[in-house]
Amino acid sequence: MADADPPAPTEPPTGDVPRDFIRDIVRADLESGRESTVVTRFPPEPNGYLHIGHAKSICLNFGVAAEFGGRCHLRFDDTNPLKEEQLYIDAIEADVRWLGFDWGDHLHHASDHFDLLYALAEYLVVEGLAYVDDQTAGEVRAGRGTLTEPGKNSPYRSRTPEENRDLLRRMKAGEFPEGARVLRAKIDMASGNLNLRDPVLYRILHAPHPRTGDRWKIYPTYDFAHGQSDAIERVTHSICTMEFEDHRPLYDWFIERLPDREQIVNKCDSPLHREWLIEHLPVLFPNEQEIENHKETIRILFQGIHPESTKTKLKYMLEFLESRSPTGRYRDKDTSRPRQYEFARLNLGHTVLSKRRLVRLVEDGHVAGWDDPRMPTLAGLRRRGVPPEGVREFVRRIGVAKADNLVEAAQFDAAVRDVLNETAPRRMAVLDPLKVVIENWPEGKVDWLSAANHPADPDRGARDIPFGRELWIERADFMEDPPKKFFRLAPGREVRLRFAWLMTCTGAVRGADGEVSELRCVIDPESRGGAAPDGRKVRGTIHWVSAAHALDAEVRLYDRLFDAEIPGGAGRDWLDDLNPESLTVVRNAKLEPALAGARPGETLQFERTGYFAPDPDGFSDGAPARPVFNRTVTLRDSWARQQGR
RNA sequence: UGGGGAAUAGUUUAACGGUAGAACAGCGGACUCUGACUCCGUCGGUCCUGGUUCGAAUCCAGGUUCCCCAGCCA
Repeated sequence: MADADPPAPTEPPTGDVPRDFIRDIVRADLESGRESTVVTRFPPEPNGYLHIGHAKSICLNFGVAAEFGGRCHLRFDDTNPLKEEQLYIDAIEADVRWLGFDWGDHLHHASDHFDLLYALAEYLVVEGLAYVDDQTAGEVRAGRGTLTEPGKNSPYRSRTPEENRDLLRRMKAGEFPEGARVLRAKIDMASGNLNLRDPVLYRILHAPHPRTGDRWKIYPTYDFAHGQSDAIERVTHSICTMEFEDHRPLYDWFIERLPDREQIVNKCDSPLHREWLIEHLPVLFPNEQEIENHKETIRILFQGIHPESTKTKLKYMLEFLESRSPTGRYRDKDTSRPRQYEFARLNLGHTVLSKRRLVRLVEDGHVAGWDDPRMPTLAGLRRRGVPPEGVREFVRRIGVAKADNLVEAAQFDAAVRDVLNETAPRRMAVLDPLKVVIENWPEGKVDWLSAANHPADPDRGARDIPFGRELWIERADFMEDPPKKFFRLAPGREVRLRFAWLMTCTGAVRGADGEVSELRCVIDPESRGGAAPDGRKVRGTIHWVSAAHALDAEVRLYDRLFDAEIPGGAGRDWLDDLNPESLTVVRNAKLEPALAGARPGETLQFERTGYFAPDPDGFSDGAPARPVFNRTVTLRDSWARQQGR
């Protein structure tokens, strides 16, 4: 992947604060006092690259936190080592930063909580709320029933807490092969909600984890880890997409069973609970140095204590631990608990956003990689020249709701254009060059003209551009036999050369192939700068590049990746909807000299053509080679639209 | 035939019992040293049927359509 280092983070979102049902909920919670602060999290699984759909979630989670003075965590949901890689962790962090968000000290991983998660799993076992199931995956599936028929209880469902604890510990120790056993929550095999039919909490996976290595032989599932991680991190509003809506009862089920301090103290007369607590002290007390320092205290507290004094001592111990272990402490009954809210994920026209399909595009070589500028990945958009502000603006415009949606690609283009129109410096470049010879301009004479970098903002300065006898203009800006309303160049017609002179075409020279190969023109010497000396109106203004000074460049013109708004719609194969013309490479574009200084990370406007960004391919080891530019998005073109009708 | 969710202009959304509004797209025009930008105008909407109410997109009842769920994925 030819990726340049992403540019520095940009400013956090500004402008109008959006209004939507999520923000309404947060506002109400803050106003009612149910929450004193808002804590959200963006929880990607590091098994792929972030795309525009994730951007919606990122902007929502970080945006809400920022708007209400709270914080947002970046948490990797790394509970499945079979799919996850460090490579993705790094890329995701870079992409979130690029988008303009900062998680501060709150970079978390579900795997950071593995010890506590396991302790909580044992707690559920001790409570008789979870059991080890010896059934095969197929038997579990068969026992779950169907959408319309209830499931059947597992034959292992009524094992004793002692037996379950023993088996769970042996699972953890790696005594059993993968798939031999799972830990399941004991809920309701007849529930209409399939997620409540004794969901799996832990499965055996003898796979190394990017962060915990080979320390674990069992890994928690999403359903168990996610809500618990939210609780451990003190998340208040856990915002996710609609497909998790029927996981919410499960999310709540676990959280309601998280032991609080009072429950622990009240249960410590039970040998199993006391053992559980002692067993997991190191987890409650994660700093090993601290444990070492207080070894004697811990030993005395839990050695041969008289039953009557147990509660007092435990309470003391828990308070002590809590003061030292902000992430490992248990929830207090009266404090807030995380709640899950769901919004509709983004669907965008003329592209695909499913992980499965994006992988297919890359692996089958339909695109050049995850950062191919046609990809909807953040890496792809970045390489195409889309600024992070453009992505944020798009997300702001589409809003947040619960109804299924399909956003038109034009909506995205418009947001990007609006941002770039404000920010992009203007330059001139000719994509399809046609030679012009100015007959009344002396050979070898060069004049330098001042050209504003931004038409609406003089503060952004100007650069000088060279003018000579031979120029390149856009082939489409000349027609020998122009239609009505065509006010560009034609024999005998006058146009304005942007920032330069008024020029009249005196004739066209044909090449051997019969095509126009060169234009002969004259300029009005009194019109330097572009103003007509007699005030005559010249309707057409065209861009140009001095042939003697032009930089040769490759320009890659990108179009939508799929012809169909919904790839694979109406029963078609989605790959059949790929747009064969999604990339057009122009190899002989002519650039004005100032473009030699362009570097990846900035996006410029080629006047009258579109927005373009230097591609890393135009550089070798950071040094400019032959320039390569990617077209980010075209300018609106009402002339072309009119002609197309 | 189980459970959950959603229906407002072409698209995405707002309206929280009191004038259905915005953005994008479309169309027409003005302006213009980018046929860009900007500005002005314009087209166009509450899934259906009842009910409650002085008044319903909003509340109630019934219906219709679409989406999600049967991973030891997230």
